Amino acid sequence: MENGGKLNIYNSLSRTREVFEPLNPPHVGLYVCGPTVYGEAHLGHARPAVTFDLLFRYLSHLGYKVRYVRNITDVGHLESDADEGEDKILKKARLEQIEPMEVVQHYSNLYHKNMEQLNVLPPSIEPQASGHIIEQQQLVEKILENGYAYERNGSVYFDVMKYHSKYNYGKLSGRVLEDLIANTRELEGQQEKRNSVDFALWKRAEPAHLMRWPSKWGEGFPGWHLECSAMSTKYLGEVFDIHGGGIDLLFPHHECEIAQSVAASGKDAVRYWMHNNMVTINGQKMGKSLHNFITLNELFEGRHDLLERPYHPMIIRFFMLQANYRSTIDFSNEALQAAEKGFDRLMNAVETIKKIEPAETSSWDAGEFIQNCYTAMNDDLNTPVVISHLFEATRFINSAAEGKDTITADDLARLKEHFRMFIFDILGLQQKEGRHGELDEKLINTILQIRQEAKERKDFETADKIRDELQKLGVEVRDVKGGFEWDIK
RNA sequence: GGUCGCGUGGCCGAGUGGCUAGGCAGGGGUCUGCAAAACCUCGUACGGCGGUUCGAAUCCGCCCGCGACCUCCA
Repeated sequence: MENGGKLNIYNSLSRTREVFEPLNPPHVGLYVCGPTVYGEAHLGHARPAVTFDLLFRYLSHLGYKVRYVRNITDVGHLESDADEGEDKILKKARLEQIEPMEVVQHYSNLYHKNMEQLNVLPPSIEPQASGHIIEQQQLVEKILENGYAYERNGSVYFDVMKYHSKYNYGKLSGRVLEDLIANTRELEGQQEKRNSVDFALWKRAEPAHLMRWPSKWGEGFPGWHLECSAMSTKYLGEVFDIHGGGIDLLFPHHECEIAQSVAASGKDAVRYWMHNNMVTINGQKMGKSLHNFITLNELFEGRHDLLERPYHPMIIRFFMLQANYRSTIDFSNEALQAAEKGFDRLMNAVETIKKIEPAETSSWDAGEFIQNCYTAMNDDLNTPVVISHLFEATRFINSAAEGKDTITADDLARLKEHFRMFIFDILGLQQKEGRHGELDEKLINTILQIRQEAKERKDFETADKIRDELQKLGVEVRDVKGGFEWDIK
């Protein structure tokens, strides 16, 4: 019972917290909507990546065998709901005069690099939409056979009204179909559809369109909701446990995925829907179309007008984990710098814990600490509360290291193990790697040794000068009993 | 306009009927040659107005403000 009961997760479908029970324990199928690789990854991409990395890590920690599928969208998303827009990838490729797949490769590589910097584990399978055209065509055929789609001029559309007559279109997003129809704007290219709410499963390619594949309906490309349905079915089965993604995908993307799956197999594919909330900047959603986004590279390097300085990827990860994944999180220099100090404090405690000498008795309850962390994690991944318990442990660790608190050898071993486990294995944090080499270290130690000797001569003028000069270079010196410690900030 | 959500101390951010998370910043103190770090300590907040209740930041109603989705979006 050390893990504090069962994992509860908030299911967007029921709008309540539910106990998580996998379909086929100990296996868990997890599918998350990945990036569209036609631009650099920005802060917004980091949120779902970190959120579901946390889930992946925690489920694995609990002993589940997780197959985590996160797709790469490299084809098929259209520019407008009129279905007349160019394929996004294609548009960018023309702009830069290179091959579409070259754009895909370039930004996929960048994405992977950023994810590694954030210590986001690679998924078990990372399928690309362009590699699953046949599966998507088969899905279209199945929906056609079942009578929930129709063909028009080489395109195939999903018949939402027909679907809704038997099932419930809108159950995930709470949309009312009649309202949707009444509120739909009149747009070009709607003539082919029976109804404005219908969406493309397969889209005819115009002559200039480069990304195209042959099909029984003519040359074209898959509709923009189809890949997730096709690929999740292929790798996780017709019914699987968890589907995650940004809350902005809830409608229409995930609503349409539900409709596609039900129309194809008669079954609801997803048992638990999970949605992370948005990242905002100055209170407004960060987005490509709003032109207010900060890319991860800009953030890590400090290259952006809104940034006072660079922020280490671990600060970004820690900052995100200080808010619940279902809340919006607002970025500011002040907030990031506060997170950085807190993060450093936590990391220092990881070192300090090694210095604690065991005692006969414990003045602190290590078991309660561990229990509290698990309870918070099980409460819909409540990482802010987990972190608050880690800080409480930090205070104890610092105090015990100074001999003001005591802990038995047994408790100390448990504390050490779990403190590190929650920080590194579950929250996925890691020490900021020192930006200094062996030579730097030796030089600094040599200089500080000289300072130490000056101090012993009571030559405080020299000692202070050395400390001030090192401070200017970013080396923080701390005097401890009979010696010194330092860190590069 | 429709649907959904939010408004917590200087800032960030948990909590969701009684037991006043946590971090950052700030005040005071201990330690220190002085600092830094660490530790101790202080600050009693929940948009407004009503209502339910013995008791509400937490439930209900209305109002105000903000945001998301309804169009590509993480």
